Amino acid sequence: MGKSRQLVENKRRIPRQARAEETVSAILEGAAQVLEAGGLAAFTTNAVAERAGVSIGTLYQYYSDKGALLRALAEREMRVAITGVARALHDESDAPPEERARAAVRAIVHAFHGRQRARKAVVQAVLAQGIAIEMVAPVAAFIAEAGSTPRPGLPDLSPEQQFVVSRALMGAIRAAVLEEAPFLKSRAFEDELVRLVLSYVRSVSDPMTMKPSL
Amino acid sequence: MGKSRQLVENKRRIPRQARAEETVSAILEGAAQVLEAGGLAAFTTNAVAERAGVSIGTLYQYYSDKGALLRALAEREMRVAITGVARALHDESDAPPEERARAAVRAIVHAFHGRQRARKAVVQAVLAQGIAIEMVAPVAAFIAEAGSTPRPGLPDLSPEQQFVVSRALMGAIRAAVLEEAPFLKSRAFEDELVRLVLSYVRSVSDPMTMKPSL
Amino acid sequence: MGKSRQLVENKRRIPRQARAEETVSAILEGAAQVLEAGGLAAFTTNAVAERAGVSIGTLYQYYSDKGALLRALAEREMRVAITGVARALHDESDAPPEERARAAVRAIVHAFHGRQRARKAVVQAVLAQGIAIEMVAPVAAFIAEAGSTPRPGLPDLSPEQQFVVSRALMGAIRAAVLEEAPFLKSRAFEDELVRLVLSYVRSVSDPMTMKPSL
Amino acid sequence: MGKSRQLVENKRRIPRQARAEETVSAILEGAAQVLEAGGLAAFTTNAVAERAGVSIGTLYQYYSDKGALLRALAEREMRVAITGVARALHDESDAPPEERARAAVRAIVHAFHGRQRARKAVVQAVLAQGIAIEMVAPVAAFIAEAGSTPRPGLPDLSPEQQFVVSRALMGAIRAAVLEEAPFLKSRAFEDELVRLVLSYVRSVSDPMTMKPSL
DNA sequence: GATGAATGAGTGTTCATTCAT
DNA sequence: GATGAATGAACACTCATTCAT
Repeated sequence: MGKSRQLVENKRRIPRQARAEETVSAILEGAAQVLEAGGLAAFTTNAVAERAGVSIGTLYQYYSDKGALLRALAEREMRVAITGVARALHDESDAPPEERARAAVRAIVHAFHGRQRARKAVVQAVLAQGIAIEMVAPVAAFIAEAGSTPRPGLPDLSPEQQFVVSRALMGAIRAAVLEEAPFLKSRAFEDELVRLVLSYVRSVSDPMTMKPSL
Repeated sequence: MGKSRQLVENKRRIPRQARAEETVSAILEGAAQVLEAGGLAAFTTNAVAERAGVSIGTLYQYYSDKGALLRALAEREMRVAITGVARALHDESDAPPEERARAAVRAIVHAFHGRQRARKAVVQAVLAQGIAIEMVAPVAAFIAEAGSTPRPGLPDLSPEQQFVVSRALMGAIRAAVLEEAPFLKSRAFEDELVRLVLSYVRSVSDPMTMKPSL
Repeated sequence: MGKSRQLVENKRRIPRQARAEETVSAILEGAAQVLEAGGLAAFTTNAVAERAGVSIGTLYQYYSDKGALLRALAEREMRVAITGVARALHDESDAPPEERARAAVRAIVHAFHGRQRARKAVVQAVLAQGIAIEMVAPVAAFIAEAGSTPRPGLPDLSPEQQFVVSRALMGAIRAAVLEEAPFLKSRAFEDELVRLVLSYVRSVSDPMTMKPSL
Repeated sequence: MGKSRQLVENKRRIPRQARAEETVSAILEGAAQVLEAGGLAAFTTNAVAERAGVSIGTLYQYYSDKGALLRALAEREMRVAITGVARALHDESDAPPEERARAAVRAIVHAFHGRQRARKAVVQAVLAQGIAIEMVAPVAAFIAEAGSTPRPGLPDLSPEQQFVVSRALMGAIRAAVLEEAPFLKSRAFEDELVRLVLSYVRSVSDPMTMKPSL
């Protein structure tokens, strides 16, 4: 696997000197901080540059425009989230479905802790552009995987079914984050999310629970 | 109940004359058209005024600022959606749960047809501000109602549970709209949405399906 | 003839109120002054707005961009020049060729006095864009007319010939302006310009002066 | 005569090594290419450096600023043009005036072929600064020389007269280049240019053709 | 000598909002 | 009530130039 595969093209210059590497980090970190502090409205290229302790010119040496910077940030956040879920799933690879589902749910919810505003803004911003789909896809795919990998007791899901579970789960979490629900990290909420996924998946594998017409 | 109860304060002047009523309509319609045509980026107060065939001054006579206009538009869209769902639910008031769920799902999906861009923009814009919660709440409540109203065969849902079903359902639909999923209006998709809601609700009423630990 | 026929499209809004008329004048005058004072390098939209005593926003209400403003200015200058030449020619309509040529030459040279820098900058700027041709055309045509209108003792000129006289004459004057030649307004210079035009035109009508091979 | 006498000061460092010589060439060539490809608007020091395959730092090692680079380029182009005219004149040194005039005219027109955009841009740019005069002077002088060198059948020309012929000729050619006249390289156009010069010069030597008052 | 990362003043342009008519 | 001219803070982005390596 390549050193830093990019999901979407957004860099303008690939840093060759060590100094540049740090600069890029600083810019990204600055972007996250600005977003966290003031939301999307405060996210101006000048503000990011200042927060990053870099000149505005430097920022533009690495990101062709504001959108590219936002996309890069989104990518970074996504990668973190995906990695977290992947690890959780891997750690529970031998556990029963309930455990695995719970682990995944927990990882996702966890990924949306700290820096909520930045995360929120990134999500909004990313949706505001056309990138949503490509960006969200890998995460969604990952989430759906739990149900799609044919395993004992878990059925294959049709595209529509994968879409529905993954988006439903994400939608519930997303709403909890955006609406700043107090129970976001509660056990009760986690339970319900797990229930959502499991009851759905089981309903697919056990036709008895649904009327034929459905 | 007042004729036009407002969910959020956004009007500046309550129109008393017929002409004023038309003006407000024109502005709102202009706003929707601008949004539909050019997305959030094209949504400027000047553009809306022009599209509405009204002077910018007049627009500001009715809406204190851009946000108020957006909120008013969101409210209008919401009202339409809610009304549709209510009607559907009412028409099927004596039908079995499956039928009712399907009717509601269909009404919601239907509400997101036509003017997708405007709807998308409204959603984004509304989220971009702080209004999300108050605005989304009534719709969510309405949706959840199907499961919350104690009926034979359907249990009471806890706040977390109401939250999860309603947001999950909305999340799946929302994603289908935003990602422009081809199956948005397909029967298969509708089936899965119904399954999502019913399987969840049944799982709550039938503790057998879930492990005690969950 | 319309009230203010435009050679090139550059206005954004047609002023309806009296106030607006003045504003447009002020902007154009400000533009000329900035150009005169600091040349093309100083010609920034902000500088023009300030000099015109108008906000930058107002400037953009009338000119879609910097180029449009420059074009409008060029047009105004051109119109003045053309009018001057036309008047001169008209006043001498019954005079012999020498007199008419001299009158035209004098009018053109005169048109390039005062505000030389502004004029210089306008010329440069206009050439820097693609507009040169359409803009210069009417003036050139006008100049060439003296030689093209069949009159007793003056021949018809071919397109190439019209091009050559008009551009040669303009070229000499232009150079005198740009190089800030001290003799720009001298009688001697005027004499030579007249000689240039007349000797050329006569050479065309009197084949004897040129070898057949030429 | 020194190997590379400069018309205007623009170099920062005189290259002594072969490699440096190449570097300077590359930069100049890069500059011409950028100008040709994108006009003056694309002419940025960074673009030139990149096109030349040289780092921006290196460029600044040889040219103190953007203007110096432009001047150097203008100088190079001029030298080429002058050399061409000189050669043509030299080859026809024993020919009659008509032949010599034609040879010179042809050489000048020829010099403005290929790389028209670059040439155009150089002219504009050079004029945009103050350098016009010193730069144009040598060429103009050269052109005027044909008429100023006292020869049998050709008179001495006064400064004004030299100015007028040279600028008129250049003006016509310049206009043909800038306006992209289709007849630029036609025989007919060449004929008229020759006529322009000869008829003027003859008019000076033969007072009969002009009224005393002129 | 060469490199290229970094700089930051400066530019064009937008758009929410006001207020005199 | 309505109009639309005017405002100006704010922004995204460019590019000539420097200097540490």
